Amino acid sequence: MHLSTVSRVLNGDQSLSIRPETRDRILTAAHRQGYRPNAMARALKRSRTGALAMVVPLLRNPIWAGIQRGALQAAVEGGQVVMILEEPQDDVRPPTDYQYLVEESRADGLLIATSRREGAGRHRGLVVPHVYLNRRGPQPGNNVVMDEDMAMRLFVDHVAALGHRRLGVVDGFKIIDTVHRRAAAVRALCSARGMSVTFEHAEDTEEGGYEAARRLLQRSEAPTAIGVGSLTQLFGAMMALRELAVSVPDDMSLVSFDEDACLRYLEVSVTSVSMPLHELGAAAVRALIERVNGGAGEDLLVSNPLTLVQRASTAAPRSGRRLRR
Amino acid sequence: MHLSTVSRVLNGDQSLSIRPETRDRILTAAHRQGYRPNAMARALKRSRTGALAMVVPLLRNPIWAGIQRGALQAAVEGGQVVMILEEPQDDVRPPTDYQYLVEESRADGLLIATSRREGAGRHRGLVVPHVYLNRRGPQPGNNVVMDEDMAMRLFVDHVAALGHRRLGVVDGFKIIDTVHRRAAAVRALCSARGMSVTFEHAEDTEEGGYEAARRLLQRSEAPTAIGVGSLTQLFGAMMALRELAVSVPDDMSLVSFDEDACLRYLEVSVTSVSMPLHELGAAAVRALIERVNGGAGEDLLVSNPLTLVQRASTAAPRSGRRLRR
DNA sequence: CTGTTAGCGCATTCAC
DNA sequence: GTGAATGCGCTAACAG
Repeated sequence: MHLSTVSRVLNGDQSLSIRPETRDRILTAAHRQGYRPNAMARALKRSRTGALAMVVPLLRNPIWAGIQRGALQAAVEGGQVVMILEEPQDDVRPPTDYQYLVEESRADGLLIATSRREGAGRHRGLVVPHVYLNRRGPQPGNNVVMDEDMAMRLFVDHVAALGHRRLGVVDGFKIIDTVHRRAAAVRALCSARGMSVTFEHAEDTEEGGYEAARRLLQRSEAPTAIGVGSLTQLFGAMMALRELAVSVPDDMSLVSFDEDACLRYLEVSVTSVSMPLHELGAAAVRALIERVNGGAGEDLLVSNPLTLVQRASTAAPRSGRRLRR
Repeated sequence: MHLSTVSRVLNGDQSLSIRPETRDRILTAAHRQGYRPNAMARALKRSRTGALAMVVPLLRNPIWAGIQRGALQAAVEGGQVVMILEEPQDDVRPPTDYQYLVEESRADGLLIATSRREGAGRHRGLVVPHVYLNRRGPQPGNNVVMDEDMAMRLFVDHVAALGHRRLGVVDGFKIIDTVHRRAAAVRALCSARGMSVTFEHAEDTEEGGYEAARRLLQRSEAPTAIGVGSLTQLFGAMMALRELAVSVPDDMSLVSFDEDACLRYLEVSVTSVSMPLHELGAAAVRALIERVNGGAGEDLLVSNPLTLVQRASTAAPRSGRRLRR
């Protein structure tokens, strides 16, 4: 009984008929000695590393926790290790800059979760197995995104049902793919319902949210309900409302497009749209594994579970003049 | 001119005297063909992967952004790749559960940033190169932590200078190493200054912060200044203050032990202690690289830059009865 | 100073 | 059904 037999047993080779006792002897011996197959050597032989690389923007945005967690879980189920690379926001690089990970065979495929849309023309496109996560890449076929359309529908329908007709949206710049899709969706929804909508795009920081909300509030025809693209911007927006003495929800309804536990604890607990972050991460990893295995690709739209978390920041628009305080 | 020569040129072998033109020819050819050394094969030969694994708790706490960023930068400078593994809070595992990464040679060493202190006795200790980051491991020699003592000194001195004598602290459970060290530091500082201090330990969630703050406020001799261990707990604590109509800073001074941009934008902008997160991450990676190279180890205390960010949530304790609102 | 060669640890093809 | 042999891509120790 020798080397190769051991290898086969350890890899669970089906076409191997071995005496169960021998099999057991091998397994227990391996376990007892704490045998670990060398991933490098195995990778070299199989030309598969068993690792996936995920590139995410280095953000404080809590959505990444949910996404990463889903991805991690799916990876474990698929027998893969995930390495996460965080890209500083002040040093944004094209996705091709991460191909080296596959080319050097440190990973089998790439999960690209950087948020910026590339100019579809100039971009050469990745030549290694990959999936764009929460954004679309230059070509169709490798994109796994959430149903921002549905999310915006929840937002618009909620405030419309309360009686609002003039909406405002504070969000990041349109170069961010999710922002782009959300804006298009809101525009279409409002137009279909005969509602008006005003967008203010700004940096995804507290300061950006603050400035954008101020601009929105100082318009001649200010909206009566505002959606805010991220938790970060929300903090800024709430300060703007406070400064201008606009009370929520009496003078203004407020909805966050990021769900987070802290929303319940703010000065006014904030209604939000909760996205399927966990499912997004998991779906992307599964899609990538499929591509690494040579499977073809289809774009994926993750829609479940997508819900509105109703809290205290939304109400009917003020009709009379009941000034609180 | 053959294979090994190429290898040597590409690895920048000094002891190689070659005609510059040949050298150039090799380099340009390699570049033109997009040659990438196969990291697996190289690792196999050198028995060094060039990768470090960092295990962090899957928290929304923004401190990890700073730490990871510092670590990443130091890693790039050291020619290493960092793979980040996130450990779900609901599935806490001992550090030894991650040794397989080194044993399978997926990584050369481990950065352990999970927060829980192990029972020093039972724990076998890691047998692979490693560094504990922002916490202490079972033995001295491999720990890189921040100067929580100094941080607490900034907090206590700040409120003491404002005239506070009764302090409160809302923090996580003492099984978290940083919490343990902070508590010890505050106790010593207060005792030395003849001040009293009350601790409330709770889950590191908004809910936990809320409950702990309530308990603190309902004591017969409530403190006049409170320090809060994390941003998450801070949200809860602020809700408790709001509900009990305790105004900040008039009735209560408030300090966060996490610094974050959003603090400036809260209903009352919150004073905080800013920790050297970036430096911590970088120092830990450098320390780990040293250990991977066989170097001995010393515990490291990262103290710079450590500052108090003064905002509007701290003031002298109320003496008279000036009730604002 | 440069070319040849041996193996890093494993999976797998082939004879047996 | 099982053992021996080959090579994944690279580096380093050798000999030339």
